[in-house]
Amino acid sequence: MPEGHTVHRLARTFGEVFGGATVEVSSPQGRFAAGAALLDGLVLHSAEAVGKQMFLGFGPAGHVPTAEGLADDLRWLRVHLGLYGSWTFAADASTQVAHAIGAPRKRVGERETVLAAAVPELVVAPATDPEDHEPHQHDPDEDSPWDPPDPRGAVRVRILSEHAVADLTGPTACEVVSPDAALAVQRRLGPDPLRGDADPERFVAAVRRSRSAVGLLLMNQDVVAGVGNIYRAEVLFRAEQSPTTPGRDVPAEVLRAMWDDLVVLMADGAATGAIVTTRPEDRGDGARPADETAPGRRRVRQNTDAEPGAVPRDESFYVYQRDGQPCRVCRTEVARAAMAGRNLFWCPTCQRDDRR
DNA sequence: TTGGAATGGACAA
DNA sequence: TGTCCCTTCCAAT
Repeated sequence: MPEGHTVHRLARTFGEVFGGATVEVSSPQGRFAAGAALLDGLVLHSAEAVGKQMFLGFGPAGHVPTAEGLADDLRWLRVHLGLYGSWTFAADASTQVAHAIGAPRKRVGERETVLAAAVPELVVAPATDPEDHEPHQHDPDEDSPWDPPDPRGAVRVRILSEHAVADLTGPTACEVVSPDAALAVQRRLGPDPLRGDADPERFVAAVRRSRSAVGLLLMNQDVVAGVGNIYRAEVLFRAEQSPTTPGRDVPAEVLRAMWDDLVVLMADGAATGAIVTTRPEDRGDGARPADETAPGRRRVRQNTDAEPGAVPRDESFYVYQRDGQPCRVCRTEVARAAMAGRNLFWCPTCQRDDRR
């Protein structure tokens, strides 16, 4: 899934590519026809990410929103990608935009590729699926309007400007909401590590007053917004915390450190488009020497070259989907178990529950 | 061709 | 806790 970092990246992309532009909004699939009609012909004034939800603010041309954030004089499109939602972009030669952002697809390792119609050699991954990209031939000398590609699959919403198009498939939520409703959603959510206005103490307090397992609380969007199954597993490993420890038994200073870690990890994910939580010295096949396994390892920026795919996926995580493989730090087999219907991964040694 | 699984969540009991 | 929904992709038939 698109965890919070993906949604922030999307909001940024929408602001850059469609901000200030008059757009045609339609629903090729038909299920969102009524909502699309409410937005068609308006200007995209704002794109906000709150946890895993994205809000696109529309209004008339020339309008200046009264406030930062979810301004009360815009009409908002609320989108939650859920487990498989995805946005696919295409643009003319004047606009550079990531090809697709959203649910990961196994075979297409690099979902985010530059799709510039005038530079077809930049279009990546034809080897796996030549039908997937089909760049439109476009002669830069010719002054004809750009011709957007046909929608692929069940496209719930299409947003089309003069220079770019964005297609939404498979969202869990997609609706036009009032400013009040948008703000109500934001108020219900816990603090979002990727938002500058977030209050970490709300997170600490919410965990500390609960008897639920900390591994459950991290997935609860009312406790912390934007964390999903990967960040949950990885941040617990990096904090050397057992997922089953009741929230009230996790020391506040440990929770503050976990928050700070989430801020670093998720900002890195938002910048590069890929989740990488392994420290460079823990990558590769081998374990590192035993004397380096002490707690208190320094925190470093993860994706040092800031390039999506710079770290191969099989070296990106400590425990997520590594069950049965040796822990990168202590060589214990990584464990897996279902927790509230989702797979949980952890190292039984590094994340031992010391209370018993 | 079919059927799990996938980085999610709403709702019922 | 379980069930359902949204869509895509790939491994297993």
